Amino acid sequence: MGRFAPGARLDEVSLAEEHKVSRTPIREAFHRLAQSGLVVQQPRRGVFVRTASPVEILEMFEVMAEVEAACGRLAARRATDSDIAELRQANAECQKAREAGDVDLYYHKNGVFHHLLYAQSGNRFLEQEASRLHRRLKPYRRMQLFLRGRLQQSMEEHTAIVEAIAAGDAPRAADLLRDHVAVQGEKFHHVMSHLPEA
Amino acid sequence: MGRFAPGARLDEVSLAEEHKVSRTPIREAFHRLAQSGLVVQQPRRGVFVRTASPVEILEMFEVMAEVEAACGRLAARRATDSDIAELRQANAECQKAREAGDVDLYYHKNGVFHHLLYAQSGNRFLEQEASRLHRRLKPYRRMQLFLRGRLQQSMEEHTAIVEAIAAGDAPRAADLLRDHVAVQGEKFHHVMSHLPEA
DNA sequence: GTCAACCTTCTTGTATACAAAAAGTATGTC
DNA sequence: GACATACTTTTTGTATACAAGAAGGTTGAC
Repeated sequence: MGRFAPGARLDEVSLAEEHKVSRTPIREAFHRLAQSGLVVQQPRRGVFVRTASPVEILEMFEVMAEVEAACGRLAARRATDSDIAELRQANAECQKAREAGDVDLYYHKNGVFHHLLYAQSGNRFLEQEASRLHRRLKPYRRMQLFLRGRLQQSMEEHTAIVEAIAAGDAPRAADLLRDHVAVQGEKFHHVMSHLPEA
Repeated sequence: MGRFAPGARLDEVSLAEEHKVSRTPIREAFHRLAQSGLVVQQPRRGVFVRTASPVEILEMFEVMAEVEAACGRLAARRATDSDIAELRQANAECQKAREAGDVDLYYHKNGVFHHLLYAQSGNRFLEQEASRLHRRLKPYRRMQLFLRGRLQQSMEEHTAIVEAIAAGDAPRAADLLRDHVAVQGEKFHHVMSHLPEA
């Protein structure tokens, strides 16, 4: 994980030797990686670890915002009382992590909260797609948590989202979630633009 | 296309012989098919053409509705005058196909219209995801076109969508598109429930 | 007669060998 | 000296051979 620099070419034979297997399983693994978008395959050129440009990442955040909004919209209509209790519980755990100042724990509990939401959409397919996107954006979601005040802000957004779902207010849940994720994209943009040139 | 019944097992060797190639390219093709969701791979068992249950298909329609709504929302904010002209043109072609009573042509022109919309979201990633979903739902979108009055209704929905985008009314474009696709899911459900048991 | 265990066969997963294509290098010509 | 062309090398794509696992059938015991 993170062993290879973005844009680096992955050599089939050396990886095969290193893992003591033939090229075949390596190639199959490459296909799976290409599928999940971590690498790109160029015909007759080889596979390269994806250099997700900032534009692409922002686009992905934009889509994630809409997907999570969809989850919220459906969850607001379908969540049972025990679902909402679970959501409140997950949010409380986020709060505890924030109070402890533990960014790593918050990051983890935040993931739990969001996945719970995906599941509560009551749509398995949507849940899968949302999880897939979430995983791809994971590293970028993390970096913006270190911005001053972001944890507190994120928490407040969560709380408002839970209440909208509890109230069965589908459009509001959708709007809040869209904004919640869109903000993450903006924060990412902010972090990127203040980084030294690569 | 449609050569194999849902749930049928695809044999590597016979397909390899038939296409005069070795098993390797067949296996790679299977991976791609599994990726796009047309087949499922069971370890040591083989690949089976996906028997998408009605529930799964309805879930996919629900997601498609949200994804297209997202495209519409963004397109309403980003479409240029020439984009809108293109959209009107594509819609006019649908109208012509409908007037000619050519369901196949309508089906095709309808696809063009929707793909145009995906592109006009101005988000390449969203465009790809929407296209991917569109392809998976293709066969199911088609069958509901044969319902009486559906072509006319679909056309009217298209026209309203174009006007909302032209007016830059993002929420309205999103809502109209969500409904437009959701109706397709409902129609599919309708067709399914009136089919003899398999 | 039925159930269980073993064996055979069929099929996928992996390894390796070979072919084809692309990139880099060297040589020859202008 | 520079550019183009041909050759070499490197790397992917494909074929085939082999191994391992799963399914089904057969045989034996209770």
